[in-house]
Amino acid sequence: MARTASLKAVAAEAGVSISTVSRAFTRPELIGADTRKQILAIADRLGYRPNRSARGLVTGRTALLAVLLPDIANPFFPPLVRAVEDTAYEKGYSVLLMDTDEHPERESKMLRDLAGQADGVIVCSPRSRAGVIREAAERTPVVLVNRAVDGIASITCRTRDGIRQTVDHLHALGHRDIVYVSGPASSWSDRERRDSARRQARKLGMAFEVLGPYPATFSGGMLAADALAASGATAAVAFDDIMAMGILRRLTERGFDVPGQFSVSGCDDILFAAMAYPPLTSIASPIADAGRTAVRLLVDQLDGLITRDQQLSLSGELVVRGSTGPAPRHDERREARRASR
Amino acid sequence: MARTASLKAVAAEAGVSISTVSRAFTRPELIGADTRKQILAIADRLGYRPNRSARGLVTGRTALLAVLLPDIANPFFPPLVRAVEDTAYEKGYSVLLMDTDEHPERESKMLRDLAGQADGVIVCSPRSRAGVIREAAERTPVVLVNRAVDGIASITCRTRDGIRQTVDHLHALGHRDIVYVSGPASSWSDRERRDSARRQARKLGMAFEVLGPYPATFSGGMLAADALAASGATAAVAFDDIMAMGILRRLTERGFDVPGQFSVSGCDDILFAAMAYPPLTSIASPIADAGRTAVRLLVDQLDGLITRDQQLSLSGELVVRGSTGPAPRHDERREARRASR
DNA sequence: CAATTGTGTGCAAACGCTCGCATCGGAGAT
DNA sequence: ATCTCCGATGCGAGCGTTTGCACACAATTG
Repeated sequence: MARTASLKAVAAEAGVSISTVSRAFTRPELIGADTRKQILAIADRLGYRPNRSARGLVTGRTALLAVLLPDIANPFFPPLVRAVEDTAYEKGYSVLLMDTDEHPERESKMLRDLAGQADGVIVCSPRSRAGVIREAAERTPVVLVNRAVDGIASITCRTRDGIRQTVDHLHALGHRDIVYVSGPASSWSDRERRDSARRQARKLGMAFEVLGPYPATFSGGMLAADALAASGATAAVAFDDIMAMGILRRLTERGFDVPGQFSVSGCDDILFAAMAYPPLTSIASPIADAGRTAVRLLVDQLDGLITRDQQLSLSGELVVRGSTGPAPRHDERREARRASR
Repeated sequence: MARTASLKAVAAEAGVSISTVSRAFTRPELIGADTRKQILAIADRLGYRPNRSARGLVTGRTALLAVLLPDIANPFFPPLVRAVEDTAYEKGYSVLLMDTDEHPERESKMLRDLAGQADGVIVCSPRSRAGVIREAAERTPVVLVNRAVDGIASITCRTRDGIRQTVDHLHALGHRDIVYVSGPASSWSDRERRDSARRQARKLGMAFEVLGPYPATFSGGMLAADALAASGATAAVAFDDIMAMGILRRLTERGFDVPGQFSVSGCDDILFAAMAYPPLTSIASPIADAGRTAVRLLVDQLDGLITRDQQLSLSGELVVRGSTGPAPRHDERREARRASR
C-alpha cells in the first residue's frame, strides 16, 4: 500500500512550487490557466489524490458529516440516510454513519466523542438528555431530526396534522371508538402522536383509549392486537407502521376481517406499508425531505450562513389505503367478537 | 466553535512534554502509572480529544472503513450495514457510508476517489468491472460482499444451496413445472440463482423456464406475476423477496390463491418477508454474518495478518413459510386459469 | 518615464500528532 | 565504587496541506 503521490511529487514533476500545485486545485482563479492545465494533467498521470488528513489538519475541517441514529435496520431510517448521503455528496461531504444500537448512553457517548471527528452532526430521533445534546452542539454544529430542543436546529415531521387527518378519516368512516397504540415511552414522537390523537378524538366526541406502551416491533404489534380485540374499539391508530403491520397480521390470524370488522392505520409510510396486506393506511413522513434539509441546514451553519437554531417542521400527509374502511354495523361487531373467541 | 484542547495544552497543564501526553494515550506501557493517571485526569478536565487528522497525517491511517453499496434504501442492506458498523466500532473504526445510487459508473468513480479516504473498503454487490475493483484494491484493502473476483477477498452468500433446497422443496410438494423470475441482468447473484435453479430443476426432471429480467422491485414483481399467470407453471422462485412480494400481491389481486393455486418463494429473507401475506418462503442470507466477517477480513489485512484474497462463502438456508404449498391438482389448475381470465 | 496596480508565483510557517533517538536517574551486578 | 541496563521522559523531525506574505514582472496610468 504505497502512499499516493503527494503535492511535492506533482510539483517536482511540473517544475513549480508546492503552493502552486495546491492552488491549482483549491484556488484555480489565482493561477495561470496554462500552468493549471499542465499541473492537472501531471497530477492525473501520477494518480495524485489530496490527502484528507493533511488538509484537515490545516483547515480544521474533515469534510465529514456524521449521522447518528438508533438503528439503521429500522426501515424508517434508510430513506433518510439515503437522502442525507446524496445531498452531502453533492456538497462535497462524506457521511459517517453511527449506529447507537438504540442505547441512549451509547448515543450520548458518541455525541461526546465525535468532537472533531466530523464537521457537523445529524442526530436522528435522539434519545439523549437535552443537556448532552446542547453540550455537543457547542463544539460541533448539530441538526436534530425528529425532535426539537431549544436553541438547536431541528427538523421534525409534523405528524400531528397527519394524525388529526387520520382521526378525521376514521370518524368520517363512522368509527366512534378508537384506540391509539403506543410505542416506546421515551419517544418524543410517540407523545406527539398520542396527544394529537386524543385531542382530535375528544374534539369529535369519539371514545378514545391508549394501549401500551408496546415495543415498536412487529411482535409488539401482535401483542397489541390481542388487547385491541378485547377492547370495544373498531379502529386503531398505531405509533408506527411496523406495529400496525403486526396488528394487521395478528388480527387476520385471529379471523378478524380488516378493514371489514376493524380498521388499522400506521405512521411513517415506510416502504412496506404499501406492500402489506391489506395495504396499510399510513401517514407519509417527508423523511427524505428531512434528510436533505438537515444537510442544508448543517452546511449553512458550516458556511457561516447562520441559521443556528432554525426549527423546521415538515408536514406529512395521510395516505389512505386498504386497511381502513367503514365502521362495522353493530350486529357485525357482535358477531366479530363471538368469532374471535 | 473553538478548537478543542490539544496535546500541547494538556502537556503544559501537566508540566510534562507533549510526547509524554501522546504516549499516555497511545502507548500506556511506556509511561509511569501515576504520571499517566494524572495526565488522563487533566486531559479529561480539559476535554481533550485527539485530533484525527493530525494523527492520520503521521500514521497514514484514517480509522475509517468505507462501505460502498448500491442503495441503502434497499432492505437487503441495512442489516448488513448494521453488522459492519457494530463490528467496526468494536475494532476502533468508524464507518463511511457511500451510496452509489445503483450507478455502476458512480461506484467506479467512488472506488477510485476513495484512495486514502479510508483504510479499507467493503464493496457490497459491486457492479464495476473487475479491473476497476482490482485497481482500487492495489491502493486500499478491499473486501467484496456478494461477488467474487479473482485475487480479491470476498464473501458471498452461497444461495446456490438455498435455491437447490427450494427447488427440492417445491418438487416434494408436487410441483413439476416451475419458473425462475429473473432480476437485474448485470447481477452476479441473479446468474448464480438462475443457474442453480435450472440445474436442480433439470436434475429432478421438472419443467423449467426463466422469466425476465424484470426490475428488482415490487412493481417488477407485479409485472412478472402476469407473465407467471400466463405460463403453465405452478410455482415461482423469485430473484429476491421484494419481487416475490410483488408477485404475491399481484397474484392475490387477480384472484389467485397463494399457496393453494400457486406457490411463490423469494430470496434473502429480508425483514418483511415474514410480515408479508402470506408469509414468504425465502432463503435466509447470513447477511449480518457477512458484514461482521467482512470487517474482520479487512482489519486482518490492515493488521498485516495476511488473508489477502480469502474467498469465503456463507451458506443460507431455506425458510419455509406460508407462500409455498402443495401443487394444485390438475382440475384446480384448470379452474384457476379460467378464473383468472 | 516613473508610479501604480495587478497577476502569477514561491517561501516558509503553521496545523497536532507520532515516533526514533537521546538523555537521565536509579537499581542491580560485578 | 564502577559499570551496565532499563524504565521513564524529553527533543525534534516530519507527515502533506493551506495560506499570509513577499516578490517579480507586466500592464496600465498620469
